Amino acid sequence: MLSHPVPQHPKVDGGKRTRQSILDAATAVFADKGYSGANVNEIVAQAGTTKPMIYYHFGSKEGLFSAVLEGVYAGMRAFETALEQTHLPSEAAMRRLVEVTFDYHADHPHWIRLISVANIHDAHPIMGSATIASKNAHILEILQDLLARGVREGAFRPNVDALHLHLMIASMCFYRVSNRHTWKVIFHRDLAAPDDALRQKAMIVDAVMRFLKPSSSSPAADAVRA
Amino acid sequence: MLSHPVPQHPKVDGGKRTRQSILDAATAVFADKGYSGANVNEIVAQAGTTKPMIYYHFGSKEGLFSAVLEGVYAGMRAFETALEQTHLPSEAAMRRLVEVTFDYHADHPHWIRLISVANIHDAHPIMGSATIASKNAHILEILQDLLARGVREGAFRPNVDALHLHLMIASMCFYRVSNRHTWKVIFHRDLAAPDDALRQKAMIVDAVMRFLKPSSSSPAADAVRA
Amino acid sequence: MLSHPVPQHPKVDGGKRTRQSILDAATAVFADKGYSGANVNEIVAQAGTTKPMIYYHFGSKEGLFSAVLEGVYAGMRAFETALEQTHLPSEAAMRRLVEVTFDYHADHPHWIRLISVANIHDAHPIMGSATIASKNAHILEILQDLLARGVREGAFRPNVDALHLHLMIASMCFYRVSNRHTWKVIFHRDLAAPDDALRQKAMIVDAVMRFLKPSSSSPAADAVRA
Amino acid sequence: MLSHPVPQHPKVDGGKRTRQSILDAATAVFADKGYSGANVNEIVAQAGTTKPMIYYHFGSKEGLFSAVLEGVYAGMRAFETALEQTHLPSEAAMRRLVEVTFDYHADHPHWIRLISVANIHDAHPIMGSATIASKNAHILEILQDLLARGVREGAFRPNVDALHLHLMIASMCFYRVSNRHTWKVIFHRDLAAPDDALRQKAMIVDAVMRFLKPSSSSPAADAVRA
DNA sequence: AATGAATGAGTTTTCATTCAT
DNA sequence: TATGAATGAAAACTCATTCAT
Repeated sequence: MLSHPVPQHPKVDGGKRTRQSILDAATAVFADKGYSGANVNEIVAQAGTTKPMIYYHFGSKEGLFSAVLEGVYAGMRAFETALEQTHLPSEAAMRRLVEVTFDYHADHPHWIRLISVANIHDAHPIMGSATIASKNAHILEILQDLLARGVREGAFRPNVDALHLHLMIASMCFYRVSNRHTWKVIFHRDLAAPDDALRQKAMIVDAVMRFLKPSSSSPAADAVRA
Repeated sequence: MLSHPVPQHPKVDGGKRTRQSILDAATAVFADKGYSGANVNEIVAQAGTTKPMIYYHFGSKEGLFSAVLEGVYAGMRAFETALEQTHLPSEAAMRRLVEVTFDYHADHPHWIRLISVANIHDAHPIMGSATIASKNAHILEILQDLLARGVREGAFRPNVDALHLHLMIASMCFYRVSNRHTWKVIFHRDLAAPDDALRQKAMIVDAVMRFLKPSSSSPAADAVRA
Repeated sequence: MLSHPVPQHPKVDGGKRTRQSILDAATAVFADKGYSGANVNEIVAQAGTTKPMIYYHFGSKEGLFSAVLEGVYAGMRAFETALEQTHLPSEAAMRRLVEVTFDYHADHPHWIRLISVANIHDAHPIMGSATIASKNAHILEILQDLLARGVREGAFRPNVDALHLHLMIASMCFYRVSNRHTWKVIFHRDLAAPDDALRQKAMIVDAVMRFLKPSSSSPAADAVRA
Repeated sequence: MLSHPVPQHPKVDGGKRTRQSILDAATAVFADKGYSGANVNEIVAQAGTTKPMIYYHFGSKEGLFSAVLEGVYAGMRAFETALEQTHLPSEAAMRRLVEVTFDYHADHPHWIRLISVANIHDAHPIMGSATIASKNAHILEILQDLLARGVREGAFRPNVDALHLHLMIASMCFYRVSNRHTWKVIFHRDLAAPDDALRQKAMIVDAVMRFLKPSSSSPAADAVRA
């Protein structure tokens, strides 16, 4: 299923290939079955190695899950860094930011499931990892800067909380992927269907832009802030 | 822990009390530990009964989970039915609908987790249940009616997809609860903190109202629909 | 599967219909799954009644199995009584006896399996039943009489042990049914195939008649007896 | 109870000792209690190992039973190979073959019970094993050769089906062991009693030899073949 | 004579983890 | 680094049996 190269010289890379193949397999299995549902045997089978390797490299099942999550958030960091688009006007930049965020979520259902799994377990297994907790709030700075620039350019209204804006964007991009299965059962409509997904993306961009647009008629939101 | 009356005459009610106590305990445990993480022993201990009763009443662990989810969705149906507020003007009615939806999600974290769990398992365990798949789309009719009325009253713009509107509302109300734990780790801010929650609610209502408001300057969304 | 009449007035026959339907179902299930493999639930489901009825009528699973076996041996007694054919010449009578025995076994695979089951469990469950142990050796008297008559008529040689003759006949009639499944796997030939079965029957009759025929050249068997 | 050497260096043989000890214990327990009646706990206790080892080495209880049966049939193959006695005249060779077959069955009641158990379960658990289904029909070739030789030597009549001859021999050798317990209950005579067993052996040899002897007066059997 | 619900002990099976090599 | 085999605890599930009605 996963396509990593067959280890021809297994002992020549200091075990890094083994480590990575475990990580890949674990990402797939944890995403598929949840934390408790994931089975160490299945992971090593898919990784083409043996159980003790997990304990050698990650200490425990929980350590492995933690490492998997770290990979997810490392990917997020990388992605978010690429969000900075200072060369575009603020409105276009924001539009672009939402679209890219949408695509990123749509393209990484595995990671979304892993984050859901972490939340179901109260995120306990990640807490151990200092790496994740640190510098992962970069997106907030980006939004703050972009909001400020937009206000200066007269494109956005002031007093919008960057965290709330992120919450709004992330909610809509995440939920449509994370809750896809129950929606299909209940509403008989697949949120991932390509044409509908396009319309959702437009809707989300539209909602965000309308939310940010300065308006004389609706100072309510500003009042909330104060 | 759970507060149902102590069964003084255990066999006098046709087994319904046992069944219900299992259901209550299972709701709590599945929400707390996920599907695989939930332990049948813990459930029966909490329910004050014995393991075979689970299999007698629900057939299997999966059957029990399915019954638990049915309870969740039955609660949702009940809640959504109460959303109809035809006596209010459409704008006030929508505002109220969003607020009530927000509160409902905030007040039922257990149910939100159960739905997350179902999604992690591809919603397979629910598919068996015809009860859930049917008549759970009532919210769409309500939104459709309200949207139509709003358009007639000149309060909303036309051509808004009820399903997309529901997606927008549900996303924001759900995500802030479902992903609360990872957010706390990453952003060091508790989305459930009462004062912040209030501001989120206002933000969400605001976002929805702005999204629906008719505007001559932004007919883009309508174009998407066509 | 079993076709007993639907009980229209369940409580009008002193429970005999229930008792019999349990017996029928148990015969089928014990034959199919063995003693331990048979499941009380399956039996009552097939019998269209409820578990306590087994305990009311038969005391225990073992008591039920014992009753089932009693039925088997009662059937055998009835069958063997019909074997007496004093009106035929001894040779024709013996030929007929073997043929009828063959057919009886071929037609009652259930009973053969039940007897196998009893043997696997060292026949313990039957021992309790005095009914079976008694008067079931009737076949030996019949064979003894027929052998004696044959010797008088010059058709059979003397000094043949009736029990050994019965062993010979029963072995061949029983084994081909009891071991049919392993034979099919090993020899790729179905002993129950109608045309082959006919040839087996002729072979068995032939073997028995040759065994009994007086012969000057082979007094070996007589010597063994002495 | 079982006598295999105490494992002094348990992990030094690649797990083969554990595997074999499980196999030995399982052979005994399955023979004693049947398939469903056999208890995995008892097997591992007798084998001096732990439950997971069964699943590690054999996959399941059924896989273990299948392996046990394979052992039985492997033993049979070995035994049957030793049946070829080309140095003896055909008559003496046949006599010897029957006697050895008789002794083999008498000496291995465990294996006979296991085969009975397999038949009660429709031989399903063996079907998976290609090993058993193949090359186990060696006995038929031996009988065919011996029959042909006997015909050439004028000792046997022609047109005897080797499979039917095997059926005859196997029936009598098997049944007296497999059905010993019910016979004891019904006829109050132990077929395994040494002196009676000797007389049974002579009887069976006699019956087979008489069945095979050429005879002008009884061409009936030949006709059946045609 | 019959039932639905309940029980307690036991069943097979699985799991994460570790040992010896 | 890597492996096959082993372990102990616990998992889900089953069973024959009985209670209250």
